[in-house]
This record gives sequence, structure tokens and C-alpha cells, in this order.
Amino acid sequence: MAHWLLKSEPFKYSWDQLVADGRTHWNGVRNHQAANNLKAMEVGDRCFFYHSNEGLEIVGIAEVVREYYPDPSDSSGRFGMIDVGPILPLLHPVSLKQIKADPTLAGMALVRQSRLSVSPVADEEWRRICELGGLSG
DNA sequence: GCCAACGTTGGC
DNA sequence: GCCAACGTTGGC
Repeated sequence: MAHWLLKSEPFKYSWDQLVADGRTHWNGVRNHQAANNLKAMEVGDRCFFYHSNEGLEIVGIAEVVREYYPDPSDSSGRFGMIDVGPILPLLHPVSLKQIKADPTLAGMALVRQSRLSVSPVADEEWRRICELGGLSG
């Protein structure tokens, strides 16, 4: 199972909103690299949910519930979207500051490519963030 | 509010 | 096909 990280500005769409909604369309991606990552996702893959701009921390774990399909909000027809649902919040949100300070995590795509909204997460990065987040696994 | 990174657009 | 201009993202 692959792991991913999804970024959202909390004032646009927050973790709490995802919990309230039960599931949502992850639409509006207009970057090919991010879209390629969406394409590679399979139902059941887990994703960290990161709050950008405000918060600057990973707050929860979401799950892919529908694989890549066309995004009707893209008139060009080039981009697609997935659906995700919430799994559980982190007991302790993991901040960007912590991530940058941790040797295991400092090389994450989140850090290296700050503008990429959908990025892969390596297994050891996943385990380390779960640990920092207070989840035993 | 500023600025770096970076993708896109458009003139040539 | 190159590259300057411009727009957007997102951390600080």
C-alpha cells in the first residue's frame, strides 16, 4: 500500500470539514505532477492531511475511497480527481517545523517541493510521522 | 507583506 | 524552441 500527503488550506477545506462530510472530491488539481500522483493512488491508500498557509501541520489520516476519474470542473478535460474519506486524526499534529528538524523527514517532498499539493510519502517517513503524531500504528 | 520556487503564456 | 514576463503557491 502506497502512502501520500494531501495539502489543503484549512480556510478553504479543513480536516474538520472532511470529518463532517464523511468523504469529498479531491478536485481542482491543475498541476501535472500532482495529477500524476493522484493517478497512481489506489483505493485503500492512506494519505496524510496537511494544513497549508494556516496551521502548517499534519492533522489527520485520510483514505482513498475512489480512484482517479475526470474532474468535471476542468473544462480542458486534462485533469482528474479522486475521492477521500477521513480515517482518524493525529493525537498530536506534526508541524512543518518538526518535520524540517527531523533527520528522517527533512527530505520529504513536502519540504523539497513546497508548492506540490499531492506528494508521495516513503514508508519510513510514514512510520516516523505516525510516531510523532502519537499513533502507535 | 515579501519573496522564492516554479509552472504557464506568448512573442520572437 | 527559447526565454522573458507573469501568475500562483506557500513559507516566513
